[in-house]
Amino acid sequence: MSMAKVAQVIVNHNSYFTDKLFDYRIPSHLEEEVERGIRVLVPFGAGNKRLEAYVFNVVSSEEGHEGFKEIIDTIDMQPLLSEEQLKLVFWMRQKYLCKYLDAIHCIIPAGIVHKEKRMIEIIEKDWEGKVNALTKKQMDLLQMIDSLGGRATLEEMIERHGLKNYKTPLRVLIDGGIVTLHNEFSAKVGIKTEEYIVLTVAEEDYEEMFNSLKRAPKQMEVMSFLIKAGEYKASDLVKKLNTNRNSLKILASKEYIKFEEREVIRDPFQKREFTSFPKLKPTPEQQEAIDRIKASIKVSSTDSYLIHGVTGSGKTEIYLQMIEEVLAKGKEGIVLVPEISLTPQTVDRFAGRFGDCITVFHSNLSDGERYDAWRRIAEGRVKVVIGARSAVFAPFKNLGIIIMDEEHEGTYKSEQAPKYHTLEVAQERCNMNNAVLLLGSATPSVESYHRATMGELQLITLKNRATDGKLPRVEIVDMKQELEEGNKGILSRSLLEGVNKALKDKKQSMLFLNRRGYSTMLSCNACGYVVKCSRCDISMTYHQSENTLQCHYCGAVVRPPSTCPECSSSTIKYTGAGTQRLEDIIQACFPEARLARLDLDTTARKGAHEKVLNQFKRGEIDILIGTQMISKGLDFPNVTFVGIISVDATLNLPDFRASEKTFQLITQVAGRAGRGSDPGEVVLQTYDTEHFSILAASNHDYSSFYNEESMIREAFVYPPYCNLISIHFTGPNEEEVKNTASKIIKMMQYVLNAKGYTNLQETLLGPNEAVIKKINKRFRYQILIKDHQIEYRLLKSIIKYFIIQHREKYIPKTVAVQIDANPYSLM
DNA sequence: AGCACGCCGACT
DNA sequence: GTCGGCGTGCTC
Repeated sequence: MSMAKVAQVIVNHNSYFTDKLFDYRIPSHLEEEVERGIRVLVPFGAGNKRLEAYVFNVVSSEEGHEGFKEIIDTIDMQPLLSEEQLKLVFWMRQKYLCKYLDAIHCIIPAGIVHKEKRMIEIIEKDWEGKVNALTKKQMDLLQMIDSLGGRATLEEMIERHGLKNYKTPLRVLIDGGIVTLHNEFSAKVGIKTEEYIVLTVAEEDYEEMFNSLKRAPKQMEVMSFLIKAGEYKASDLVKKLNTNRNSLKILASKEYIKFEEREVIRDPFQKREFTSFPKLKPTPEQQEAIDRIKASIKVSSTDSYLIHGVTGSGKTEIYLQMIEEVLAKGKEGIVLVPEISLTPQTVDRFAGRFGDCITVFHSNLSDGERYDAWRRIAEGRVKVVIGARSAVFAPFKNLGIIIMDEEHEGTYKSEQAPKYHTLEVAQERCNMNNAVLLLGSATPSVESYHRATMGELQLITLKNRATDGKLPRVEIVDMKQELEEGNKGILSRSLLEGVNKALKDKKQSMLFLNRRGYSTMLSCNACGYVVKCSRCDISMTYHQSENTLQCHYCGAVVRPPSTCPECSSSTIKYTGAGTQRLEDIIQACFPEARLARLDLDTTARKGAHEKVLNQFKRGEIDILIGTQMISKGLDFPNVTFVGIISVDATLNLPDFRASEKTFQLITQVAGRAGRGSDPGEVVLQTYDTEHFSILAASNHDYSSFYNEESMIREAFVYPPYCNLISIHFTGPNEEEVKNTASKIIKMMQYVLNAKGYTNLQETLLGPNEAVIKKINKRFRYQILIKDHQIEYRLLKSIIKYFIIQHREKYIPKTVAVQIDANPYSLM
């Protein structure tokens, strides 16, 4: 028996079968270097493929380590994952039933991860002399390698040169000593560096130096320049003084100067100019909020606040002053926004106030940009991060506050594994760091508001707009009645009148329609046939500009049929309007008006979105038509009229959040009106004039919405009155998908019965067809689990047992399973 | 997930 | 003997 140091690591090999800690012996020469949080290189599997691994523990082992393999080398000098981040990995894995690696990949940006390549090299130079002994397959293989310079990666040969069926011939060649196969490792994204020249000669030696350089005018020139400049970028210096690298090298050899590699920061902010955004004098309401939260920051207490402030109440100014307070304490802050590209104004304000010490972080950054931003944060070179949900993982070491703007937004829930909710991660990080959590919304989520009523969040209410403006008046137009009175169009008379009045007053209007494209669908009048996507179970949307039908789920594009494919009748018609058609209609009604449209189709190009918003801001556009995109965070004082074409589609979604989403949508869109000195006017068209969400939103009455909705959630057992877990099964074979889901639910039933739970009708629901039954040729079935009567942790551990730990026994390979703890939507 | 390994059948 | 297909089992 001998003592040994053993590292417990997570290997970078993304599968459920390898999702556990592996033990590796630490060779004695690495004992000093291997510590928690660094990455190491380990041999893995039968082929001892070299893999990157994350060290989660270092332990002393008395026995049992004889069979362990040894760590090959270390990758990092310092821990890449801090103690907090290691804890967060465990927490996420537990909370979201995901793999260690899923959590790690959230925390460490893509691009920092190394990738291994398999390199084949010809070592028998005289292979052509052995041709007779080789088969055709082996010859082909050798020729391919030879044509690539005698050295090539297997990956390249497979991908670019169509290599296949190579295993047996390759093995023969290796065994025969003609080629070798080994693994090479290369960093995907390195740090970009630039070469600098730094002065090293001491001041008292200047005279001596200049004497020695009397006969070297070029070098003399360099030195006198550097004495003034101190240091300079090598390539620029060569250009500027019209010299060459050689004279620099000579100077370096004389130790008058030295070369230094400096890291280049690729900052996407660098190219943009920000006008400074001065501190505003808070209103009494704002001041009270500021004082309350400041008190928590002062004593570093883990307090959580929910600011419920009407649209335009100046939440951003509160955020800004809180960040200022945190910075003054020497701490760091994270500002989360739902979608960075949709909230340019918020970003500008933070950048305008805090300038250099702020950086943006979101998933649209290139690998290089993200890597740089991440390092700058980790090294403490920036103090504030503003970004979309991934920014919640910003690797600050001294976190003082996390601010979440528009806390209710669905984009805060990740749609890929791990399906984390940014709010839950933020709360966890604040708890670990004694940091303040600050949520803000004009329409808090039912969950958050419920937590506030339970005292888990401290509620701050802002009732007034900061600029003295009043909330807009909302007129509900009954579209049933409009039809009865002979108006068959999609626009009511009130709405047209509103636009007209704004135009006459030289004011601006915004029209909201939650559907892009031209028509919502193409259907047959004779037989009722609706054109659906052949890959997805969803009707296709007509796009007039390209005369195509498009599937908004898989992106499929087809030509619209001229006759019905079912009954050959030619009575095919387009029903329902999208933003494209709305644009046409409005232009026809107001030929003089300047229009712009903002939706996924018009903003596909980079920068297009900002361009339209800037034009609108400058008053070059009278009427802005758009989807969701125009509902958030925009502040244009000249907008007096907002028209909401319809919210009925959202209201009628088969989802427990439909009412909540509708309330939020109306409030947010309506909130764009009347933000300046002139009062705002909103027209809301609907067929469901009596719905409580619509009534409450039109009266700007959050609490009556909340009371009603919360009662319904309690009665039907939905969050916040239970935890939900949804499990999605998808696969190309419908029967197989359905049967797998049934089998899993029966197994769960069996286990729960054995534990004494018999009444499971309210707990295990399904399997049901998903609301959209087929997407991209894959059928979708769903199981829903509520923890109403049964402990959440027990349910989770059962799910984990069947779907993760013993997956291969219960789930066929063609069926994919997705687990979502507390899903945002059930669709 | 990869990957090795082993077994089998087809072909030369 | 060589080649390719396919099922199985393992990863410290």
